[in-house]
Amino acid sequence: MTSAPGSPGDVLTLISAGSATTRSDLAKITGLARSTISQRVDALIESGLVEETESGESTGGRPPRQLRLHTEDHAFAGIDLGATHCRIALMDMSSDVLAECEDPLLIAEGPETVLAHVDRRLDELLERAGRPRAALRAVGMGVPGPVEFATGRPNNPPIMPGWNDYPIPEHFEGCAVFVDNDVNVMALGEHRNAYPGTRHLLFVKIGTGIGCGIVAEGTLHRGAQGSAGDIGHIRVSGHEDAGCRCGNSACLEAVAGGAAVARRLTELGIPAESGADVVALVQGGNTQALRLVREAGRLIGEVLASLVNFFNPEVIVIGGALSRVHEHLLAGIKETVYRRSLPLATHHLSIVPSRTGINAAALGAGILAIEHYLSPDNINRIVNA
Amino acid sequence: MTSAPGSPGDVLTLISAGSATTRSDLAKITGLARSTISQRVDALIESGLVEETESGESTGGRPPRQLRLHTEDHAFAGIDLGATHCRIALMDMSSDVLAECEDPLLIAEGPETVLAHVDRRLDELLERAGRPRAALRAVGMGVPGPVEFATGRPNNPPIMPGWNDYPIPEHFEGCAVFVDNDVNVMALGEHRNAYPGTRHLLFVKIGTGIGCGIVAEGTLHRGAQGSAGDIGHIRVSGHEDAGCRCGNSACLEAVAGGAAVARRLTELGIPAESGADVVALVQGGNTQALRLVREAGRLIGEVLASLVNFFNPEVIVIGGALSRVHEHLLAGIKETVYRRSLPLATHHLSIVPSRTGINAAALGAGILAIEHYLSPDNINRIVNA
DNA sequence: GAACTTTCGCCGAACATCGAACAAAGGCCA
DNA sequence: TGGCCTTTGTTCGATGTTCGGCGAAAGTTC
Repeated sequence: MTSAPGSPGDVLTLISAGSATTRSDLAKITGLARSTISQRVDALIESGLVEETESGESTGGRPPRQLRLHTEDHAFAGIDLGATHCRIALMDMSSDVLAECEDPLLIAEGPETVLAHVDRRLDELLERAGRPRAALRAVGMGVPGPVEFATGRPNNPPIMPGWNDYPIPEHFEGCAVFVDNDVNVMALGEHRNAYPGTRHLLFVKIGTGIGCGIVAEGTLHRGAQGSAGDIGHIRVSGHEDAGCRCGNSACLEAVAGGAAVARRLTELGIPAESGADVVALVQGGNTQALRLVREAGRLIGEVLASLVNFFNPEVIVIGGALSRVHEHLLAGIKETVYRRSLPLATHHLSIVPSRTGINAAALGAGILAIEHYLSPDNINRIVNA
Repeated sequence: MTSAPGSPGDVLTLISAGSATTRSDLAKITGLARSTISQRVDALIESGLVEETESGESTGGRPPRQLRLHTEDHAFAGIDLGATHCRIALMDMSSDVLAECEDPLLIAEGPETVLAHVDRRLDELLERAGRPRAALRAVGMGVPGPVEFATGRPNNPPIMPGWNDYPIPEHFEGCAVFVDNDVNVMALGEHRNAYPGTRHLLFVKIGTGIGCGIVAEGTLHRGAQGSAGDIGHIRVSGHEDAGCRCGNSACLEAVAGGAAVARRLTELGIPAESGADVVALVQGGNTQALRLVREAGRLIGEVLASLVNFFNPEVIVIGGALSRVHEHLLAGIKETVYRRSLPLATHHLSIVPSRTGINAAALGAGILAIEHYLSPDNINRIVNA
């Protein structure tokens, strides 16, 4: 059972979403009496969740006192663990970034080493932001592999040796921890940051591998086993010769991922090892690299065309390392999607590059944590305590 | 804002779902005081929504009075309009079928003719069930084409001439009307009837065309334009020569739909016009037909393998005309899905024939109507009136 | 048939919400 | 400058809702 409508948690949600900034607004929106709203707001202020600011503009009578989240006593961390990097964003309740950092870090070194590093950086960030460790209320984390979201344990992740079934949340004491696949948190970050009004969105990450985060009805769709969005191993036609590390052939990732494009360039006598090299070549004007990236776009577009027919999203966001040359990638993708998908599904469909960029994962992970903390049920618990 | 927890609507939901059959159960589940529950139940009985039955079994003390939906004064209709048929199920609040009928009916005759026919049949069914027209509270309808669900208007349906943008709900006065794509209501019917505990389910209808209804988090996913699940025009590899009525080539429907299989049989010198002919041939033991159906299964399986990776459902249900020979179809589908999808996604995946059968659409349409009528908000409105 | 168990209605107490009245704080205008 | 209007915010008694204890009802167990 959820809480009653108009509970402190609901009131905070309205303030947090910016739907209401004054007691009067709240009364109008919720339909509750002004006196009741005042009582709710008092409780929220008492709990340190909301604060009053200077009076606002008068509309002919007494000017209303503005309300906003009291962000000073709280902190949240969004942690983006990649195969070879670690990014952390320390955020406040309004999803504003207080401090951030980025390091090279091999996830293959295992959970103890990696999480110890995270811990040190987290302390540094808290100090830079001038907040005590106790201010840290919740932590979100994105990792490059499948996760059982309910328990925060990686589920046979192929590129995270030593992490299988490791109980990540237990490492952080005294605060709620949410671990999810990196593409899911990127999708969440992009959605909340750039397309908050959109109901159905796909975030496609094109790097060494290819993955997809799914936002349906405004919330992440993780699927039955938490493996939804694993589109890198969908078969594309006409590439039966391309073997994939998963054991099958003709996987999207094996023909259009950053590593695959690099390999094909190398075969053409243009040395490239990774997606980053490919990006550098394209930016340097190499026509072969440009051609292959566009061709990769077409192959990705073929898969996305299927998904557009199936899922009918409003927006598809293209992110990941290769999206830094998104003009060429997007050209190939759009060309194929608009040719192969049904008109009804593509009529209002936007296919766009990520606006949130390199920080989408860390931000999304932080937002995952913040949204849990600000959920009406959790707020009601805090206020009643 | 939704209603408070433990409202009459919530109480009815628990009774309706079978989660609670006595006042004591309700008190335990909701956490409300027994006296409060009694008051709620009284209000529901007063409104004619709930009734008491004979006392139940004693567990050592006073036996509880059993509660159940008072189904006698209400009726709901589920209408399944196909290209060439019309099935109607008259149902009560418990989703039990009171009366049903089935006629050949060409949807191409246009909305006035078709809806007039529906009206006549509806009156007959109501009379057979001994309920007045006023007992009809809500109507659900599935139609063979895309629909804007919010308004109940068909959206450029290819095989429903004259229906484009026709305001179907206006035809039924005095009761709520919900119009949806036929595959969506079939998915709903199958889910509620056979897999109520499942969170993510796909219902694949294989008839002349191929479509898919999507149940995500227990509710229908319709997509941004209501065109989600239109998988019939997803491209399959290796069939570039197969032209499709949509203008593209190599569409799944153009190579694995009932009409396509029939055409290929005809080319082999075995005359067949429709999916029904194909079914008859297979049931008659024709090995060519059997081979082609299995091959069609493999092609469908190729597409489903992609969707399993993307959506990660718990159950895929195969329905539609061709599923009457489901052993052969399923063999082809499973073979491909289990080969091409990721182990994590297929580990707990079931691929099964429809258990609800020919009536899935009419039942699902009725359930669509009933669930709206029994939604807590609607019940609270009724009780407070 | 006495003791026990469970259900259920009744009723006063506790609690939450409401709305009226009033105070506060500004604008508007003579 | 001062009076009046508008809007905001608080206080407080009235109202309505929910709770929990008590006793009656209706069975089982011994």
